[in-house]
Amino acid sequence: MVMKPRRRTAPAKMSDIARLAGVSPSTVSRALAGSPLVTARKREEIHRLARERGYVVNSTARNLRLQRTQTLGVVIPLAHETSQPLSDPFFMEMLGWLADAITQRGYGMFLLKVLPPMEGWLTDLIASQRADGIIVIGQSTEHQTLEAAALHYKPLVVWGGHLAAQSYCTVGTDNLAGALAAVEHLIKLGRKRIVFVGDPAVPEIGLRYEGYRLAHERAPGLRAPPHLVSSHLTPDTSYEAVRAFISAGGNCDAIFAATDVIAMSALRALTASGISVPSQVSVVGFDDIALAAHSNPPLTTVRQDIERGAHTLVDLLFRRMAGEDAPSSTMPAELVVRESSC
Amino acid sequence: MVMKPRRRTAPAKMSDIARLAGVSPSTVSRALAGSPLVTARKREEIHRLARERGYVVNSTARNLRLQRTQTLGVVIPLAHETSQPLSDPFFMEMLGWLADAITQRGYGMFLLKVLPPMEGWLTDLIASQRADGIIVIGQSTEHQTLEAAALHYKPLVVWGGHLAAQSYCTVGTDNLAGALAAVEHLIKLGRKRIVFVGDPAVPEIGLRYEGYRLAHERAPGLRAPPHLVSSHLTPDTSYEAVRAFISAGGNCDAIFAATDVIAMSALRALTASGISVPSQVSVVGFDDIALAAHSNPPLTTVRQDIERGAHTLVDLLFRRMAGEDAPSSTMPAELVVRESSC
DNA sequence: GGCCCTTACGAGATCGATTGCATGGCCAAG
DNA sequence: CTTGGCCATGCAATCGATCTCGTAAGGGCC
Repeated sequence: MVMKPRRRTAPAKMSDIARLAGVSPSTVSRALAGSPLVTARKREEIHRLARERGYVVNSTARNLRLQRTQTLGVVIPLAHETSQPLSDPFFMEMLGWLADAITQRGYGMFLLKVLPPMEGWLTDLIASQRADGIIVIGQSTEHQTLEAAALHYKPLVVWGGHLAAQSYCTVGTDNLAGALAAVEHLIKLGRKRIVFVGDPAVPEIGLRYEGYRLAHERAPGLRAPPHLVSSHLTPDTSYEAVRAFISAGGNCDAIFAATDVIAMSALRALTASGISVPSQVSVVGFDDIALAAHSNPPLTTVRQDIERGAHTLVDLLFRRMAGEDAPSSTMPAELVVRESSC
Repeated sequence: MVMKPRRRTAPAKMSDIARLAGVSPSTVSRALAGSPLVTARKREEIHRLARERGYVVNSTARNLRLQRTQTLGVVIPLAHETSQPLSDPFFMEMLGWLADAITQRGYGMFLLKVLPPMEGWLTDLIASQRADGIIVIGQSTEHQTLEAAALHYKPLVVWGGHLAAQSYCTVGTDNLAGALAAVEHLIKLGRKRIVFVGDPAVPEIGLRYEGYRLAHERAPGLRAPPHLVSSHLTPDTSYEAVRAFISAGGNCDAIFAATDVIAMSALRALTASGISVPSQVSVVGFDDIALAAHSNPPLTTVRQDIERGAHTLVDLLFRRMAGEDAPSSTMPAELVVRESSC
């Protein structure tokens, strides 16, 4: 599409301010940068003029000259997701905290949501030099892509599960330990048939499933029922999966859901089937999104410290941008017991 | 902070590709742009080389030359919000749809979250020419700022309530009609004491409160109880407000909440106080966020078509960027009756 | 008064792409 | 064989800032 090349009133440029101040653009540049090379008197005069005229440095030109963008790329890959809206509040809360952390550092945030078909999304973003560093929220099923990119491109950090042999830098919760604690909590309550709901193909979820399996292995005489696969981003698929399970006569006394969104859908599916929570079936989620405390009944879940996670992501990324080879970081998970499991 | 000026392996530039292909940068530029001025044979050869070397045009340089950024600014002002996380799923779902709509047009998305102290956030963004157009999600309490900016800057659209005399372009739901329908629904159910929970200082919420008041005026013999003021972004303040209301002996048979987040907190507060929904108290929300259908009981609410809203915002913005003086747009609201009001 | 050193400032190159204009080669018509 | 026209291509200016380097002015000292 063709755009008009110019706005009605072209914004002032540095040379305009220079002319007004009776100096050269060099001096204006230095004055605005607070350089001591320019006399205090002139510096203040230039600042005053700039403020009056509403002059702000053109960031495109500055970035070209300085060979940096003062911007971080934040990518949300949704390969495993067929439906459009990215609605998992966990990602969204993460985005909010990232926005804070990035802004605090004086950087901007270039947001990219990637949907299938996903080809070259990462290499192209890197090559376009639109960002000084990249944060990928969630591995989705793009482990290979990340692996390949990390070989050549250092300022890259990923929120997600830490897999055995991986060369890219991740920040994430100890999914296995968290899941283990959650399921052991259910076992301690005397629950015998605990169903897992989630899609283990996504690395993070896979690790949670491992924790679930491990808890069963450690409990004598307990066997894990077949788990229900369900994409973790839409409430609907999870709801249907649980309802189908129940109406097919599947019986269980607890549900361990891979995310809080799934857990809340499970809660509703159980209620709709006339099953009461927690007296008949206990439900435990994962994430501790803001709404988890406000579901009905409030949800027992494994808390991930999103705020800390966001700050760690940004911190590691800055260290990598500075050339350091900052390593992955795993944060502890914390079981939060509420009324959906008693 | 000082950054290393260069990455370990400097990315290829256009002149590199030109040298490899044995042509001038001009020809490479034209070839990559698909210009018919360059022979098909050469064009393909250049494309092949670029692909092999992973060359992608440096967007900063291109943008400087073309005097545009191929990027839209998306701003979330949170003046009225003291706590940090931006957690209202409504805004987040909007962000997701905006990301889609903007990506579809081949544009990027520069995300900015603005917290107090909010000074010059809009004028600076405009002057920096970082974006070709700006979308502001929610007026917050920044009506004056928007009004002032719109005088000089045309490619600006705002999600929010349409106020009487306003010169900036808004897209929003018919808040008044939606609220009217919701409250009339409650009245038809025989509810007599309907409490409003929300903060009318935010324009959108103010209009919803107007609808609430209007429904009471039209119903003979009905008087609105005092409303509960509560910021609409945190679940906690709303929860506390409702609990305090009840334990202070306030009695009501229905709650009309300004947003779904508030409504879900109210649901939980009622349950915690031993009041059953909907048999004793009906609850109606506003927004129809994804989780509204999955609360317990599922929430009756006023649906805003977020997807359409996002597309309208982007559509109007592009028309404004093209120089057209596109007008505000108000979309119909739709009452969705679920089990929280029967 | 002359010399040197410091200091404030400007001229001009530079970042990497796009594009108007000039040019050289080739083909066809005369 | 010449000449005119067209087409593909390259040269160089341009976008708006930053920063190196050179220089003029000013001040101190002998």
